[in-house]
Amino acid sequence: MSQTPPHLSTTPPQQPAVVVPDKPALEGLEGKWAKQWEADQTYAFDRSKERPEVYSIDTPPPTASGTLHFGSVCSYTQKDLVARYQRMRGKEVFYPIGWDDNGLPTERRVQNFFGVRCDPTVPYDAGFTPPEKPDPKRQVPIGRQNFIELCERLTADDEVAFEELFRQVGLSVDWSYLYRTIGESTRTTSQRAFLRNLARGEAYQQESPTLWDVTFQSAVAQAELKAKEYPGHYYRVAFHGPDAPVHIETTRPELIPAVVALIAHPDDERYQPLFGTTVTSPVFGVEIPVLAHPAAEPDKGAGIAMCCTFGDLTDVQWWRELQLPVRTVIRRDGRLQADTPPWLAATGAAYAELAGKTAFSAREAMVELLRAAGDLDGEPKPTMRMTNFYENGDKPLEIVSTLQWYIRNGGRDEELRTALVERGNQIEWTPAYMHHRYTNWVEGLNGDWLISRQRYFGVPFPVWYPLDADGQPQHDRLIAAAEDTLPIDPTQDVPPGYDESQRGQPGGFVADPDVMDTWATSSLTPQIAGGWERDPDLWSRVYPMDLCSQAHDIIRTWLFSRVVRAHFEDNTVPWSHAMISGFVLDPDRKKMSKSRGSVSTPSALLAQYGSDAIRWRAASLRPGLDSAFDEHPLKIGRRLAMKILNVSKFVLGNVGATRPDPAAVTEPVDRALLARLAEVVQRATAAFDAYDYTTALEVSERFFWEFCDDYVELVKERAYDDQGGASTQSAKATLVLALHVQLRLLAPVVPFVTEEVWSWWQPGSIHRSGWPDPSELGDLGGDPSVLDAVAAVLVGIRGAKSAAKVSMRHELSALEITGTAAATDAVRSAEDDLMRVGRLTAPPTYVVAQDAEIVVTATVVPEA
RNA sequence: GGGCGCAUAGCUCAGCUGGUAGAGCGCCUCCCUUACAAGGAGGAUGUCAGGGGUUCGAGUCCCUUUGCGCCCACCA
Repeated sequence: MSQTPPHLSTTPPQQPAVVVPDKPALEGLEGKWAKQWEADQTYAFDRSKERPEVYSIDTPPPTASGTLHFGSVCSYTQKDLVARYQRMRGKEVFYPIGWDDNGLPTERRVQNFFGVRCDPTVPYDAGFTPPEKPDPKRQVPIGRQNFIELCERLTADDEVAFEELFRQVGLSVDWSYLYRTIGESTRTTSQRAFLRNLARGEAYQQESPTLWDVTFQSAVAQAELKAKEYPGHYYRVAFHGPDAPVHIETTRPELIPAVVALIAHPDDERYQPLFGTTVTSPVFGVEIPVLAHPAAEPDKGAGIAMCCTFGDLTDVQWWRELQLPVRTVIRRDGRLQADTPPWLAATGAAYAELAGKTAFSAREAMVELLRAAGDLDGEPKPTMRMTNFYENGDKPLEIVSTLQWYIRNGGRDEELRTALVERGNQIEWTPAYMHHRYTNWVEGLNGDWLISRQRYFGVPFPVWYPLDADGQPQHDRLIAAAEDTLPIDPTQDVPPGYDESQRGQPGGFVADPDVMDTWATSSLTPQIAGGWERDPDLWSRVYPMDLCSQAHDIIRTWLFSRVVRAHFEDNTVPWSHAMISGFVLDPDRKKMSKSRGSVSTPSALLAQYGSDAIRWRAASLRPGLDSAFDEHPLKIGRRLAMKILNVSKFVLGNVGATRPDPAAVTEPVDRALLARLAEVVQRATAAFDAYDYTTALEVSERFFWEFCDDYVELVKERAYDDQGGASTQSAKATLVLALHVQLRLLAPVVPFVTEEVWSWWQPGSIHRSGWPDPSELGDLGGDPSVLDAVAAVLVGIRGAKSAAKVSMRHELSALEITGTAAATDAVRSAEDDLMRVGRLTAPPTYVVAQDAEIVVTATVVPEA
């Protein structure tokens, strides 16, 4: 409110000719303006601006292989509202976007789309073409490089479609900063950040029990877990003690060959006599200890548990804390080992019945073995148990001991955890309560962040391992790539001091075979988009960023992981503000799923209602709150867009050559309108500043409808009047000034229709014009309550005609207005307008009363 | 079990630091007014989930009960 906006400079710009189309329409505006904005580089980031002048936004890179549903469109639109507002406020907005194209979702889509699967042992086939008719049951094994090429090909196609959709929605991103998470610059950033973490000891490699998805044959991270109910049975099984059998209950009898101990609570008197003794396992006859540990729960199952390596995370805890041996029977593909394990060699011949079977089949076989041995006590009892799944997987996770890369995240370190909780406190959250989710998650971490995946389409770890004389990799002597050689692919590139012929040879080297999880890369989106270490000049102008905006489901993943990375790399939070959007749910309030049909296909809705209507809907959804999908509001949004078009046509068609000059506004009711509008500008600005775009829209839109329904109706005749003189000029100036301001108030929400109207009479883009300031409306001392009084009379006149069931053009022979002195004076000041709009044949009469309420009594001229 | 959110008109929701309930939709009635018929005007509609407390006064603050939803934990 301090600076004079450019359009109010002391020498007003010449009014350009006003060109109002005869039949303005919403159809085609998206294509027209998307093209024009691209041609004009309307949203291009001016990188000559310094950090304080810049507003930078970190946007979630959508998974290009995925489906963008209506909720995503709303969420992206909500960021765009803020971007457009800040841009109009005079900030230079840095608003890049990228595609998340690596990772499991892409690989899975490629597998299904082309009917292939990656087998790294298959050599590269330069002339490979995927099968004509993909058969999901018989996926063709192809080499790693062929597989990656197919990933590249499919994501490139998907990304074209995404970009088109985002342009159609009107996201004001600067497309020249587009990045891909598999792109070269991203790989460099990702590998560089990893090497920095490694050098500082924040990244480390460790062999340990890991949650493992047997379908994708990859480790998964805690943040990607989804606990689901899974049907199973309790089996009561007898272990053989020296005197009597010890019964345990298990849902996973197939793990009995992997049992390493029986464990009960130290205070459990039933089992205290057994602590320190041994029992032998049923069927296999392996001798195992009975031990005490407080994590055992006396009232769960039989109160004594069998600890296997590994059935669940409690097993891992016991294994670690009681220093038990590792007896692995489940392989990475989810099947039991083919060979009889050494600890079963003497007495475990029955293992042959289980060898090579899936966990499910092995369970059935094991139950038969137990039954035959008489060690199954009673019949299995059906149960639903909670089991961890990979969030996109459909088989329960196993736990296998593997060598993996981790980044410290406080899961094993109280001090770091506290520091990361504190980072959350440094972020301003919208809505505020989303902060709890962050804190809750960080405080509940139980391990470091597992970033390696045993997959193919991703950023490789930039490290190799020397091979010893036996050809075994020496993981403790890893060779890290030099930063200036990045990006590298260790399976293609050779470490310094070696040549390609030594790959895989004793005394030579071998590549780290894994790729980073996609979150390990997307945790660096501020660095990737902002030019960290690649473009220090850009970096200095945009980082730390202002806004992170995303849905609440990825607070624990994307949001948290970026905080971790920025904490380590830059000792800061990556952005000052986090705006968290809700979900758009199915009409029955269930989470939207692709299988539920196409009720909410964004492109169909965009085509039917227009982008502005969809954006209007998005702008009416408050941050953080979920909403059920409803098509009806889209019609309302469209109606607003139509109204803007029509009222603008009306105003500009008649008064368009009038300058938006407050000095010409002389009539009290006109001044009242501008005073009310100044209040609206103030409130909308305050709301937007607080990231409350719904309130900003609400106050602006409410005023807009009152402007259309009451004010325009009231003054249209005066504005038309060729002989009107100063009062006509006052109406014209008010109309044009109010439109000029209102279009800009609504521009962030409905950018297409406001730009269209702007183009009829103003130079340049409305989206680069200034956000309205109350000072533009002149400080004319207008009294907004005049408007209320006049509107009340207008409603009274209409009500009388409506009650009399006559047309609004029907004449009134008498009108009595009762109200306070101030109210009647206000009405008197607009008497001419009211007489014309109400078709009064005689001036109204006034009754001054104490009651604040205005009462209108109208006499309708009887029908002839 | 831990954390968080929600409960206001038939529906979707707004009600900020307490002052006696609002909007849009839907519904009913009317109007083809020269910006707008995918329009316009007018109208009806609520024990603000239950209970208790603070206060002159509570939808709003405190306690509590109930119901719904989300996040996390729960795998013997």
